[in-house]
Amino acid sequence: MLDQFKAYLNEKAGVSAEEFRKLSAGLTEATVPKGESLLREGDVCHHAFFVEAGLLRAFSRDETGKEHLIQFAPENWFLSDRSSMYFNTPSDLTIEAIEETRVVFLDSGFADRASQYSPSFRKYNEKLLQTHILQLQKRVNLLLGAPAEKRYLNFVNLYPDLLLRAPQWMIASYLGITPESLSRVRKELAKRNFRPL
Amino acid sequence: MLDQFKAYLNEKAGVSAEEFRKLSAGLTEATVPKGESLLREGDVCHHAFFVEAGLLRAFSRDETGKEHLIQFAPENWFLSDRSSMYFNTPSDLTIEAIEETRVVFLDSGFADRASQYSPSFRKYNEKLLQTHILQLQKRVNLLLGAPAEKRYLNFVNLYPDLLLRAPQWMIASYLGITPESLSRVRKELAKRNFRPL
DNA sequence: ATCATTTCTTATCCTACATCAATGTTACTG
DNA sequence: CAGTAACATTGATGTAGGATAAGAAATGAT
Repeated sequence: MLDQFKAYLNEKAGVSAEEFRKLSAGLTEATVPKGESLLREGDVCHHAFFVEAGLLRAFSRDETGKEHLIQFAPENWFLSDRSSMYFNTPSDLTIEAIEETRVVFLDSGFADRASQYSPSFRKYNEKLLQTHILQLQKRVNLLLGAPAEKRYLNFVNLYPDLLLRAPQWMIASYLGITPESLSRVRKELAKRNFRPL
Repeated sequence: MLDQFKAYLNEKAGVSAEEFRKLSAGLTEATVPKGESLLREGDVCHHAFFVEAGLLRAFSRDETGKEHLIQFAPENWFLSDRSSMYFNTPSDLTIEAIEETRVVFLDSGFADRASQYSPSFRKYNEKLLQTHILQLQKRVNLLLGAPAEKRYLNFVNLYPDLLLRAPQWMIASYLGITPESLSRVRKELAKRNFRPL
């Protein structure tokens, strides 16, 4: 129960067993079957999710109904709609399990509470936030101008493991291209001696 | 001296005159002539800038040398490379004055110091951060899939005033299209009875 | 004013990627 | 192990937007 979360916070944030005992009070955990949603478009996001095992995705849908994959979250990642949580507004994201996934539910007050109990957590949480911004910034940069192939290569570097676990149409959606285009990019890369794996 | 900044913090963040006196200690102000840089690609970003009057832009350059406009900052906006500041790493952004601009320099420690002196500031600063993330998220969403025209319309809504002040090639760069394309989009919109202004 | 430079538009052609449609794969499932 | 459903590849064709080039208009320096 919460073992993975505890180990992660200890290793990454330096949260001691004692600190963890306090800050984890009241946290719940659940296993979400493949395909199930943790957050639905239009609902206010009341929790951040920590992935202990499995894989989540967050996506939005545009007017034409097309899905845009905003983020993947494999083991040891946090996922939520920060804006919806913070501003208490309906989310335009859906969060869904790509594989059966074990998650820890972190309610809105969690980060603040935990920050009080544990300075290490406070620091780490701050770092997560800054990293989040950094990632978004980089993504904007790529989307502004980089061609499909470059975006794909960047993705491969960033999430090598996801290549095998996420279906290609989702990866395509993350990159902002069609599955067909992704298939062609991959073919092209293969021809020019490129070995992922 | 710092009048604009003071008024802004009072109105938006509810920072009292007394609080402002304390938190503004040591802040400096400068007027940057049109075309001058406040931060150069490769340098570590040591300040956030508050724009009292004028207009700044932040942009990156890709391998091919093409500029990508990351953000505009007109009056009463903050601009900086958060990641470079936080992680103390060389920035890949350049920050430059589009018009002659009066800015307040906020050093790395400022936000934390000011947060201690003023709880209102602390709250407001947190809100700015969350808003920043929200904006980035929205931008990613647009860039993933929305065609040039829609991006432009979105821009017009978001920054109506900038339409007149920023040259079109910069706006094009912000949208991730060429100035020629932007020109086409505008022509098309004009034909279909669209009146900005 | 005048000339130069920068910005904006327009026109032509071209390329990357989308769309559509068919065919191949896997992988469940009864 | 057939039968279907989900996913991936392939091919043919369309199109938004890029590249290039040239002129118009604005801006600015002398």
